[in-house]
Amino acid sequence: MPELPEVEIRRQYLEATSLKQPITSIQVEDTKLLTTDYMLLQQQLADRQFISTERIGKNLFIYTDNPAIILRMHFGMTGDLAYYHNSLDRPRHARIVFEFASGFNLGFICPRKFERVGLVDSVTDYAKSKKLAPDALSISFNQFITNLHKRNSPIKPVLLDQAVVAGLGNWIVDEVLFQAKVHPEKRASTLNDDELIAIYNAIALVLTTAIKFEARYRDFPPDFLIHVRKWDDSPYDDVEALSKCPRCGTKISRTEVGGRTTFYCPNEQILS
DNA sequence: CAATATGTTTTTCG
DNA sequence: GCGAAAAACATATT
Repeated sequence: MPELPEVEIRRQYLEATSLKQPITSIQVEDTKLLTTDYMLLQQQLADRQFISTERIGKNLFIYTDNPAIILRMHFGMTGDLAYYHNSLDRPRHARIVFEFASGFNLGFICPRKFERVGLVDSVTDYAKSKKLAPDALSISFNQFITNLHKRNSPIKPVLLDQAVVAGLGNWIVDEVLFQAKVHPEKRASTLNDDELIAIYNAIALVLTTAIKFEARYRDFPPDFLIHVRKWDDSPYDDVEALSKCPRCGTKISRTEVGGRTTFYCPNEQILS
C-alpha cells in the first residue's frame, strides 16, 4: 500500500531514472486516471523534461522545465512505477506511459485504477486548496499539536486525516500508536503531553524505519506491529506467532476504528 | 460470487 | 461553514 514511505521510494526511483530527458508522448489507457484533460496533458508535456521532484504526504510532484507545469501523481492503493526500454518489457497494468526521446519509458502502473495523475500549476496552491497539512516528516511539533488539539475524534481517524498531518495511512497509524502505546480510540483532545510527544516521536521512528528498509515489511525490526498483518510476503507461516504482541506476548486485538481494520495490543494500549 | 482491501471524496447531520 | 461520522467510489484478488 503506497503510504508515505512507498511514495518516497518511488520519488527516489523517478529521480534516478527519468529526469532531464525530453518527453515525446504520453500513452493513457483510461482517462479516468487523469485529473487533467488528456489532450491538454499531451500538449503541455510535449518536449518538456522532468527536472526535480517534491513529495508531500502521499502526493508526488514532478517539476518540469516550465515552472508553471507540474505533474502530480497519487499512487492510491496499488500504484507503482517502472522504467524500461523495450516495449516488450512493458509491465502489466502500465496504463499511463511517459515516452522519452531516449527510447526509454516510465510506466505508471495502476492495477486497480485507484491512482491519479494530472497537472497543477503551483504546489503551494494545490496544498492550500486541498487542505493538505505539512508532510509527516517535516511538520513541527507545535504545528502538529495545534492541528490535533482542534479535534475530538478518536486519535486514529485524526492521524489518518491528511489535513492534520500528511502521509499516514492505515497500517502506519496502527504502528505509530503501538510504538507510542496509545489506544487507537483515545480521543485526540484527551491526550496528555507525554502521549503527544510519544506519538510525534513514533511517527518519525516508523517513517524513517520504513524508508530505511525501502518499505519491505519483512525486513522491519521484530518489535514492529507490522508483522501481525498478513502481507503477501510475510515471512511467518505460524498464524499463532503472528497474533502475539512482539513486546509482551499478549494476543493482539483486531477491531474496527473509524471504519478501518485496526490492530492494537490490549495490554499496553489502554483506553483510560 | 460475495467479501475484502484502502485513500479520498461526498454526503448527511447537528 | 465546520466537525464528525458514515457512505460512496474506484476494481482486482481470493
